[in-house]
Amino acid sequence: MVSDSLPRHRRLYEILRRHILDGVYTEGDLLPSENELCRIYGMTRPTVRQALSTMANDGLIRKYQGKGSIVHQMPRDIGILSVSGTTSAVGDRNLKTKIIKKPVLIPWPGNFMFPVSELENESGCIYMERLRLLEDVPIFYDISYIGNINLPRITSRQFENRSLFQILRDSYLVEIRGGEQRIKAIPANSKISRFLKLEKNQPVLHLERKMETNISSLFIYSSIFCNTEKYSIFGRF
Amino acid sequence: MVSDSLPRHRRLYEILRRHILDGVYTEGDLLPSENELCRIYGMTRPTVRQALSTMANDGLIRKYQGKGSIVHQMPRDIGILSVSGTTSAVGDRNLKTKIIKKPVLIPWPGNFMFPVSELENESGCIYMERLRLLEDVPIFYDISYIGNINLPRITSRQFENRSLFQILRDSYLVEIRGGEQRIKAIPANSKISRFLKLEKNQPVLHLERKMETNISSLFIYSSIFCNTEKYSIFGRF
DNA sequence: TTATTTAACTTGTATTTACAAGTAAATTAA
DNA sequence: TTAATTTACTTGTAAATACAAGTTAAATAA
Repeated sequence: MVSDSLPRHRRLYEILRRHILDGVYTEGDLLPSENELCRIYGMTRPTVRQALSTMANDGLIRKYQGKGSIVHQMPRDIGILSVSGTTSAVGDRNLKTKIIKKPVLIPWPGNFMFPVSELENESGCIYMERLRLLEDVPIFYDISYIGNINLPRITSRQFENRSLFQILRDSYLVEIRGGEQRIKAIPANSKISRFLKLEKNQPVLHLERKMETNISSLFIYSSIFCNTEKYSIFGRF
Repeated sequence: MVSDSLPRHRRLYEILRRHILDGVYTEGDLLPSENELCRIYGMTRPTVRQALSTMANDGLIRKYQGKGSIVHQMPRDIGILSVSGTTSAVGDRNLKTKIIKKPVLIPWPGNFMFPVSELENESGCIYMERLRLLEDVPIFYDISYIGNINLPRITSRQFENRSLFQILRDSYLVEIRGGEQRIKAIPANSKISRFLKLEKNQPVLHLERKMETNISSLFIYSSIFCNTEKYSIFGRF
């Protein structure tokens, strides 16, 4: 019997993640050893190891045999994209979301960037366009397509300054499990250049991503255009 | 006592990976169940599960509780970069590497893209430039910097049509453990446009990556310029 | 003092056992 | 025939245990 319904290794993961995000442990710090964590949180080593393994996978820590687990830097992320500034650290307050097109239910576009299933096709998709600004500079122009699977009233929700993923998680218990993406460098067309305040034909990063969720039939698709003049997309592998 | 020195879960991983690459299991196929794999390869379920967990992380399979592990698509990879063609599947034979500058030992460049440690700075770096072609079209222009840490005779090795990572693995037992990267879209300068056979100022994908290895002081840095007109960089997350 | 060895840590690998939870097909009851 | 239930799978979670292998610092010997 678990008190929380969440598995124990997952709960430890969330606790340690929170500690790192809150600065209890900062970059370079040695995490308590596996055996210590066992004692502190009252679980066995395999359980602790599973939590740490997930953390290492997410780039939160790095494990070293014989030494321990060391906290790794946590790049700031927008949605599930990370950006690293060429100037300095990016403050939370300087991060804004502007809705270009409010979410509406439309049929899937023809010749979509990813193949869509029968079920998805039948139920249409929720379409929206957003602009993400960092220090008032437009960085991402984000076009999202969400399968219309069991998401009541989503078109009337408030999306300003809240992460789409957070709303999906809080209101619909939807969690992103992973996904795939294609990355290209393309010249900005007139629409993109207008939104991202760039000259036409300036290089823009284009990401096409398909995200899988805990609901097996629900996928979230995004077409993202990034102005990478000042900031880079940051990733771990 | 292990016969091979490689851990059992790693060996199972390599076997299954090879099977998927060789087409024994293809996309959509159900892998043998964990218990079957236990029986077949004579190991216990945690060991098998560790192998499958790594495979799921690498995007080779996807696990479904109650169903099993399903083989996922295998994008072709160059080094540790994956490309997905907009046209068709990419054949093995159509993949070539051309050396632009043979590996030489030089001091680290000033104002390097990543901070370098004292030890790295003292021992200099091995510098090389390569061009990767897919179906005779130049796709990657790759500038590599390898810390000169315990890699005897590397400057005299044959790099044509062999992966740098494979040489490091086979000859020096160096394994890439992970890393970080920054991605940008930039206009091609005259040098890049010449190598990638593009017009000047055409958008090019620029990756700056730092790779960590099993040797704690050894890092491999790459500055990669990609022509993404025909192919995209493919990634999982 | 200095170099070597030892000991006490750390994570890595592996087995064994048990039950929970999700899926799908066979069985049963309507 | 059809719908509901059961059964037999699948993976997920979790504990207890043991030893291997790598790291670091303390103890020892030169």
